[in-house]
Amino acid sequence: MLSRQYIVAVTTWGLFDTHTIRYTFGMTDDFDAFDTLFLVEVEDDDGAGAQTLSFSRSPTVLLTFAANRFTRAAAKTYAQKFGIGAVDWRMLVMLTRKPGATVTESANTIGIDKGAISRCIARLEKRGLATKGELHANGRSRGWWLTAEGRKLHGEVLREALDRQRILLDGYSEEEIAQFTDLLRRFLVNLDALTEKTSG
Amino acid sequence: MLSRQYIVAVTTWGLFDTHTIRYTFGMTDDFDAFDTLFLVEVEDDDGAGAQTLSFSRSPTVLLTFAANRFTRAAAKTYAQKFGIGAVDWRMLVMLTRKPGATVTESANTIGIDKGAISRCIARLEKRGLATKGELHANGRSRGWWLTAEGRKLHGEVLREALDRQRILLDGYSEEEIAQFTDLLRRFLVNLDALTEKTSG
DNA sequence: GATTCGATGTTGTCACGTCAATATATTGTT
DNA sequence: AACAATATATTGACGTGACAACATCGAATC
Repeated sequence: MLSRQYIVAVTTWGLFDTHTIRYTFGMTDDFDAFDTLFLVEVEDDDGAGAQTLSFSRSPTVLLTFAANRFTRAAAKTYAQKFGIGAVDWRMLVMLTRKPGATVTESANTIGIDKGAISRCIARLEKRGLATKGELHANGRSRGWWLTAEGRKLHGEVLREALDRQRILLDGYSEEEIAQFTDLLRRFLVNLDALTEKTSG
Repeated sequence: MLSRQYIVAVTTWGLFDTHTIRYTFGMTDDFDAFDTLFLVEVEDDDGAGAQTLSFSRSPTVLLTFAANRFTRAAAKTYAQKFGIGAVDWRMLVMLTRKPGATVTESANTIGIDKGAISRCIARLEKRGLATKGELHANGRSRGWWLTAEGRKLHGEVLREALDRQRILLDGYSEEEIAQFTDLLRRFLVNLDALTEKTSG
């Protein structure tokens, strides 16, 4: 049966609290079996029952929670140790991966707004970490490259990033890491489908 | 061998582009075998080689990317359809799960700043979605409850959230979903260890 | 009983990402 | 040749979360 998969861990940060929560493996409302996997039944004060998202069993909830905490902690560390933000770091990786990338290319790849990239690259240039190339034939876009100093900083932050990732993946087998990336990649593909459906 | 796990998908949004990228399964720098799993070797313009984070193989990169896109898309939809933000929605879930929760409780559970929660709950009250209870014995904290209208909105958004999640988990078996949540939960536990180590 | 301390919530400030508007140059159209 | 359409980057306005400072109240200490 499925229920054994859903042992609830009680940790220090409260997401997995079990007070007043009973899990519903039977049907109470008109949710179907699939949706029921992610619901909890809660007992209202006046005895009325209600169903809502389970934090600990919904991948989307866990995903956003994990990513937020990870980004926040990383941003803090990078700011303290290297004086750069989370986007700056991703941009260093971007320009290492694709020297000569443009603003739009970077925005699409990193997945944040081109306005933010524009400001980010201006910061990097001001700090002497990146330099611009000649204008392209289209007269508007241009490539960007890391300077020697930019490459040096990239190397330093990379060490830190790998150290952090090593801690975060502690206890994961290589196979589990491969599963993790596979699951996340498929999630991203599905996200594409979702946004197309919504915006189209 | 591992390499078969790391087939690179080429999608529309460019994260998995393979131009100028060759994967390094051998050692070139002084990174150890574990770190090498997450690195790509890129060819610089002047022929010099450099290593950097692989977007498509690093769980942390994929995680933040997926979560950012998910949150953004969800926030947009919720704002358009229901006039609430992403945090408002989480707060609706919170107050359904734990009627009478306080600001600090909610902040810890949802994982965002108590200041943001304070403003969020003020918004909800102003819109008639939540009401406050009496002050607790400590004279500062108080519980918060959803109004009938708040519960109604919660139900509507829940349908939408489940619909979206169904699309996002399309193609996942039940076992894979359980694996996904398990991997994410362990990631969160490791995050606890990391932040304790850093801030302590 | 006065003072200190801890817990909780609120508010101000800052950083940053999103969206929309704008600027500018190229390409295509008539 | 003039004009419209397109692509790209920049800039301003806005919303929101993080962090810190502050306010407030009960409890503990002396």
